[in-house]
Amino acid sequence: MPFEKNASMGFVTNRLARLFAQHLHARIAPLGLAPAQFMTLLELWEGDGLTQAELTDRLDVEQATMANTLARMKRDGLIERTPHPQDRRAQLVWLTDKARSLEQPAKQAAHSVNQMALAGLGEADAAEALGHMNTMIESLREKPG
Amino acid sequence: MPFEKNASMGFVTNRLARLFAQHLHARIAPLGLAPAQFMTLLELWEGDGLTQAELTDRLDVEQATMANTLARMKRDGLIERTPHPQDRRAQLVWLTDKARSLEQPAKQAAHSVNQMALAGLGEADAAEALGHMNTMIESLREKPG
DNA sequence: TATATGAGGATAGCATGCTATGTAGATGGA
DNA sequence: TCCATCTACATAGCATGCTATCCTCATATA
Repeated sequence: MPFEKNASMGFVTNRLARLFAQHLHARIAPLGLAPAQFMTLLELWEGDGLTQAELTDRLDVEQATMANTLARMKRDGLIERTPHPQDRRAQLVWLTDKARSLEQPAKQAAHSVNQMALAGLGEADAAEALGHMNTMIESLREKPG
Repeated sequence: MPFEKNASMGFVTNRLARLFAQHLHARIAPLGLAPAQFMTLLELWEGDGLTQAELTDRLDVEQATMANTLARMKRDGLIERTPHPQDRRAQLVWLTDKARSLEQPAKQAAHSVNQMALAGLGEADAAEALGHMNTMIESLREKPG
């Protein structure tokens, strides 16, 4: 067969993603954060008052996934939601003080995981890898499903 | 802040892994397979009669994850389990004819997803990306947790 | 041999993600 | 104005993964 799992980009990507998630989880769990919550906060720290739909677009997850993540974040006191002033279907998502206070430590945690992963690569290698991965993302985004 | 999510290796890896999983899922679902089942079959097609512990080692997932995946595979008629002849705690995992018949079409599906992802890269680029990703995997494996 | 420790598995509980649906409000015509 | 269609969210159901426990059997050691 022409299929060698250790040379399969999909297989290797899955393994690497799980390792990243495990390390990130270990470092932000003490802050009371989970990985998807952190990812969502990255967007909100840039500016809150967004709708669920806007967050869904920017983070490239499905609407249902974001709905559940936001529900857990509200439960955990990281966000509040207010009615949208022009659209009664929508709500705006706002950061709590607690969530604001976590920006620096959480970003530091994520940064250190990235540094750990990149320890064996030079800066040029890292940029190269990132570039290739973004190329693959573009290729796979073209024809969804 | 020193953190730009679009330049974060962890962020990009997560996005790429989800895209791979979505495409693979779409292509093997018609065969009655899910991604983790396919990954497990890749090992078993090389030779069955393995214990859960051996599969856990080779695929780098946690024991509980493999236990659940094997339970679903048995439910779906992909594997059978027999008592280990020397160790009453363990069981051996065997492929069913159904699972054997899926080897070629499933590998072809996975291969085509990889090809699609690599469409924008030359062979040298792909090898380079794979190499860098394996380097990162090694770095993250060193200090678990 | 008796006991402590280890190894193989199963199960519970939870977070992420996805697809598929359902509901209510918004909107653009006929 | 009325209706078809769209859009914003919520919910259900399921697969993966992980950590934490628990049980049983295997093994090494006192």
